[in-house]
Amino acid sequence: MKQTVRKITQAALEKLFQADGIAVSVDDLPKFDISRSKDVKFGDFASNVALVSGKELGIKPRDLAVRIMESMELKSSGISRCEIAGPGFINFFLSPDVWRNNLYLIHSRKEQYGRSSELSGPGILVEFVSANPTGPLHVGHGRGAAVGDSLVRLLRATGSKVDSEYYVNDVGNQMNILGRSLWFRFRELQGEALEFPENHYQGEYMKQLAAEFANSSEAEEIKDLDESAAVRITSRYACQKILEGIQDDLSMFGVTYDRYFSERSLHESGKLSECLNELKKSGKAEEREGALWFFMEDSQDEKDRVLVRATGEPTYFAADVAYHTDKMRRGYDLLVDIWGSDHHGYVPRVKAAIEAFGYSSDKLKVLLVQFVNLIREGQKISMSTRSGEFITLREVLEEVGADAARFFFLTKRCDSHLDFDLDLAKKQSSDNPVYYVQYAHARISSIFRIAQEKGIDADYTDPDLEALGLKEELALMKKLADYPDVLNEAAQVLEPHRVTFYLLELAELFHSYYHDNKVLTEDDRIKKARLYLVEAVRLVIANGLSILGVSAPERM
RNA sequence: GCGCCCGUAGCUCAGUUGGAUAGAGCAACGGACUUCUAAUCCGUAGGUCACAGGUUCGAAUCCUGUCGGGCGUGCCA
Repeated sequence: MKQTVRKITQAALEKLFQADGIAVSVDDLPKFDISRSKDVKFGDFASNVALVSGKELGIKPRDLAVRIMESMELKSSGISRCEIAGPGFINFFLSPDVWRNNLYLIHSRKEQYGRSSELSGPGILVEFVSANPTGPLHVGHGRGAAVGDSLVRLLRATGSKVDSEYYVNDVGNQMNILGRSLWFRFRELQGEALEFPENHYQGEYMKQLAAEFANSSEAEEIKDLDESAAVRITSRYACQKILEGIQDDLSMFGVTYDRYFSERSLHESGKLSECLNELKKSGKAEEREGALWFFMEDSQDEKDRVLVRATGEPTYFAADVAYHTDKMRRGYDLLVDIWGSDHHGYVPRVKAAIEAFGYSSDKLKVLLVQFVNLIREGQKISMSTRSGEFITLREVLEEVGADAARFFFLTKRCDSHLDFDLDLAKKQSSDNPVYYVQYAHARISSIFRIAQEKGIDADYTDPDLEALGLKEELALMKKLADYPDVLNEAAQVLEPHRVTFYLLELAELFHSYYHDNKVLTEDDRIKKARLYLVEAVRLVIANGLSILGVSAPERM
């Protein structure tokens, strides 16, 4: 709908310029905005076009607004009238037919309403979580998972072709430490008295893994091996098992990936050394004091970075250069990475890397997800990964459920710190926003169920929408009409939380309406129209929840 | 020290590519269930948008500085 208003405004501006012989191209003017009016007295939509253009053209905003309004072609546009208000806003009042017609659209498109069915957009790769396979996922990863997965759903819904990927750091020193940790725990089980190294993975899960390992065929194999050979085996074993555990946790959370991308494969395929050679050849990297350095001279990063250590081992950064280059070379138009905010210092480095390979750094968008504080009984729960004292994602899911957790993570912008209150997420009351939205869906479902049980005719085909004359009904219809714009704008700025807030607002309008107005009334005409309306609400709620990855229960 | 993010009602947070009178939930207070689910609704109260300047028709939003919190600043990942 917003697009329609924009087109009409744009056309009016062009027509006006032509009539006046103004030699300014509309494209050269500052971008104007079409926004949803906050207050009904300002109409349905408002434009600041006269305000932003007036200065450029040397015309008083209000005068310009009048001229624009006069050249608008409103016939069959759905706009019933316009007004000029304040310093020069143009307010658009839409005919009620627009909202009613939109209701028909919702019913004809059903779960496709608001979505773009043709995947015409650019190819996007969203990489998220990518936690090291050295231990179970914790709550912070859960936030990244919720944001990433919902973003993928959102981008797909709005017509982009999207792949999702998890980058697995399955080589390097930490894999060695992981393998050693298992090796130590395993030998402890065999009765050896050992001092467990402090900087190794101390968590309880390593002991369980060791017990599992003891029953495996690999356990026999390593008995006669020296440490480095044994650790190679325990390392691979631990990595694989832990990764499987992570996948289980994610699937419990409703998160799946198109691909798990192994860092090891970059080493083994030779892609990593290829990249380094290219950098050397192009003069972007050079050996110095035995190490290979990446030059950051033209980039935002503050100093040069090591790619290959003096020991000959490539750094994590080298692998990431190769990984991001590989992603670009696979032909994606946009890479979205979702990282914990503690990695923010890394952004300029990776952007510099893709630029070194000839891609614009705009092709990489990094969303930084802030930390999560877990709160129980009003107290912050402290966590530390190394010591193994942390609450896992799985524990949270078992305690509060995937729906509540996902919804909660998506009620905040990702760059703000988040307090996750376990007691609140568990509460089955209005305190807990997820139920508020789900309950609206359940209530509507229940109307149809009750009708069937009581033998009430709930057929809503060919309704007379003139029967929807209440202002609450109009408000609901307008809200439903906003949905496609909400999806598109959220997708454009990569902010799935906007969908959450939209759903809360829609649910609020519905609950209030439901409370005051009976749907299954005696009056057949009204009943039919209201059934038609609430079914549209139900469709949009189910639709929006599916983008958040939250279920839409039919009864609660 | 330098860099990035954040600071909005008692609490948790929206609103930030400049727009009209800064919003919601919770908590507080007062009301509504013989009704399609009260996991709901209605009302009251609550603000120096951290602070100080600047930019302009207009600033929570942009710029500069200050204060406070988080994170980063490795030949760690």
